[in-house]
Amino acid sequence: MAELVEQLGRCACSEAFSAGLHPAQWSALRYFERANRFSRTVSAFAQYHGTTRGTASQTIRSLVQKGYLQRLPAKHDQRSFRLDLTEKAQLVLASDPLGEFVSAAGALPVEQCSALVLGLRAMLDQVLEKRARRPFGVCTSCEHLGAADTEHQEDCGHHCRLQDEVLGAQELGRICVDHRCRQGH
Amino acid sequence: MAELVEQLGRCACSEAFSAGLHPAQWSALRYFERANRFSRTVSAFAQYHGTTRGTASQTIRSLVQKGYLQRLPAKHDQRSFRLDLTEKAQLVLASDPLGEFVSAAGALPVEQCSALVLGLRAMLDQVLEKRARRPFGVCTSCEHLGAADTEHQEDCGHHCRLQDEVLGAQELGRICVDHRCRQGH
DNA sequence: AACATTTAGTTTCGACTCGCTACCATCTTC
DNA sequence: GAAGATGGTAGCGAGTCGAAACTAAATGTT
Repeated sequence: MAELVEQLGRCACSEAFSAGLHPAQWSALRYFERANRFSRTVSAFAQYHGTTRGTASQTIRSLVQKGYLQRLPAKHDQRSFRLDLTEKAQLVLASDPLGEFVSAAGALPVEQCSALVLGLRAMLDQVLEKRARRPFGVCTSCEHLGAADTEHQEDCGHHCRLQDEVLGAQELGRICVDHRCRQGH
Repeated sequence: MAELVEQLGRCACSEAFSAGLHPAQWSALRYFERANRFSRTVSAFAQYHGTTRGTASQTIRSLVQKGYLQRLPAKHDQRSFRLDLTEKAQLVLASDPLGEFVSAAGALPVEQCSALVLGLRAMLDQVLEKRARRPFGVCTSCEHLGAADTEHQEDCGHHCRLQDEVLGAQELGRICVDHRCRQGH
């Protein structure tokens, strides 16, 4: 069991040296691909990645220098930046070496695959809890999500009470630092 | 799916900074704990770890300096060394942070746990194959393993035809660089 | 026996990661 | 408006990574 996780983890990391990118850099690109606009910051990534802001800052700096991330000043905070993927990053993510794992899992019988996903999820949750970290969730299951104010007649229909901003339909599936589980999961 | 492996892999690596040891160093200690005496060498570890002999050499050097590994001259090859764990290493391995994963998996329902192990194994095998690497197996399933020569009346009862040496009972479960799968798995 | 090739291991290089500490600048809170 | 929290950066030392160049010993070939 331990060896399996160890080996698998190492594999996931070692192939991550391809394309001139390092494991932490791949990890960051994947994060910024999946995070919503409120969570595409240095601090949020550091939290997700379980590292310090200092380390995260360096990782992101090199990605900006290489042209994979774009820094935009944040709306309401002069200290902060929002980091967006560039087209170059989208391209390189399309050939993510981690895809091998997905296709390997896909080759399994359907029921075995879903058992695998369940088991992984459960194991990850346990370990994260032990380290006082939580997995970032998506807006759909967040207690901050409310129906849009009907007076404004918003057609997209969703709204984050924490940020007090309207969310597009494609944003609901993105992960967020501020995610809080809604009652009843 | 991809996120799960990614997160899990990162967790396994990041906690590996405890006890003043780095991820690659933990990885090495775990390897030398599980490898048989023919496989406790720099080259074998490099192969297992999927890295170069140069890198492996550095990792091992620092472990020797810190007193976790012991260098013994190899029997039949003047170029080679055998690396054995010291007591200090045994102690630190007893509190391996990867144990968290094992206990997390143990907390799952039995059938879900075995499904997880099967799934992981299958996924790992697929990925290793894609990278032209193979998982090291143990003597029990190796085609080099033969019953001991009855003329010598060996009581331990097992013998490696490749090394032409007798194996103790506790050695049969150790992993080996030279492992070759016997027919019929 | 002499030469060539392979193998085991080391060293050095440059780019990078990691956690850490110290450090600004800019919000919040009182 | 002062005190504290928060977002981000800079520098340090140890370590990893692959790659390349190198020694020395073992093995193969003529």
